[in-house]
Amino acid sequence: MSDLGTLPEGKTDSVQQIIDAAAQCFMAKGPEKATIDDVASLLGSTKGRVYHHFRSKNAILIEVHNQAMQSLSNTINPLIARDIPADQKLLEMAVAHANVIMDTFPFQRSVRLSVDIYLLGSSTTEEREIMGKLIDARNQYENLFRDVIRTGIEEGTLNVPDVAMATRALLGALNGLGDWYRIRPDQSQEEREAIAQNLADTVIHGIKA
Amino acid sequence: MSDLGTLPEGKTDSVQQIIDAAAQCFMAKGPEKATIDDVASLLGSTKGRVYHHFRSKNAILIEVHNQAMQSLSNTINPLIARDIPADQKLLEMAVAHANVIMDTFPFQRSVRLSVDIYLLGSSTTEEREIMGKLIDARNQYENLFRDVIRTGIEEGTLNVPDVAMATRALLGALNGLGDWYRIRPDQSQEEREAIAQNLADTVIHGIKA
DNA sequence: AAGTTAACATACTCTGGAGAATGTTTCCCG
DNA sequence: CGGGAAACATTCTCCAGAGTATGTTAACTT
Repeated sequence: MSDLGTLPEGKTDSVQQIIDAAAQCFMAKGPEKATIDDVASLLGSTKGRVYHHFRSKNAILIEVHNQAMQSLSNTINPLIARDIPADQKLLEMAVAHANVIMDTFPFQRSVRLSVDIYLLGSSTTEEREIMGKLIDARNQYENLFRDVIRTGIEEGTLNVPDVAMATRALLGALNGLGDWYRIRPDQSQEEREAIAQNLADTVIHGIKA
Repeated sequence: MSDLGTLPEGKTDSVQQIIDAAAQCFMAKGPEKATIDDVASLLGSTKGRVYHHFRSKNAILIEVHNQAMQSLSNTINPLIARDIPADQKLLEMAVAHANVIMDTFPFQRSVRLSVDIYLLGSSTTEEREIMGKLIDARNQYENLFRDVIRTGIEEGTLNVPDVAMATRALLGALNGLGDWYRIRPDQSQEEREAIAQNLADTVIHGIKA
């Protein structure tokens, strides 16, 4: 995220730094064990800076969620519009999805480590509402895949016993990346591409000979 | 777990109650937000009872991990021995795996919510070692699937570009259950069976027509 | 029936970490 | 060049929640 020329949503440079650092910490320790001091000291500064820009720890986590979701949507949406066979489109979407997960790994993993739970407990009502929107967004996102699968079945290019289940299976396999993938700075873009391709291929073509 | 006639590992009834309750709480709030008092009050008792049987919160979480792992192994191991084609065996293993996840849901979800992270931070050295064994056990378990896939490729009944990736894809799709599945007490065994079957089928046969 | 111990409940301590209050510096704008 | 006001740093408060220390009860043993 930090290597983007343009900052999302008019966020100043310093704020985005905080968000990036937070994502790193959330990834490393999990959102609850990660401390605001952790985030600050990773930035070489102190709490003061963080709390000057965010009302609470949850507020940061929400922003991390938000940007994680944005990254996925921004990548997938352009692919949806294209007018190609559904099986081909689904494959491209799957590959793209996997690539985004690896590219924005700290964000995606932070989300994965906090899904639902973290924010339901404490957090203000407003935060709860925002969280609701994020969950909606995630569902919408999943629906993009679901719709393509449905289209593919109508076209005859795809075939599954249950559309909803197939969507879950596909995204489950891809999101599993968040569990076992580990960032290696030396890793080339080609290697990542290969991972994404293999993963997507396997789910779409199956394991059977 | 609690409906088993025989208790695992000679654990007394009261202790197993604590473990079950803890799994429930860990599932609901996540292992860090879940409080020992939560566990106790779910049991209608107090901290005293819990700390009489466990040295720490981590100790309980480890035990939950342990039993989650045991449930899976106990179910899969018998299937490994059978002398049938690998594609068929893999399907059965996948279905069984999915069923165990649903049957022991609080345990599996607790594990999923704490993988790696929770115990790396604090926890004593001894606990860290035990955790290491559990991670080994999980890897061993994954290897069971990997081996069957490899066998299937030799046999010619299975075919994937990358065995390791296929294993990840399969288990990722199945473990995704831990994210989206929700317990419904009224749900029949047949419904669960259908979910397990559909999920396993989709990954093994693929989405493509 | 007195002593011992397991199985808890009650009451306490103590610390990490969130968030607030307050100080300090830098920058910007008239 | 003076006077805000961001953008932080420093310092302080405060409490939830883990773990402990100490009662209390019941059951078991000899």
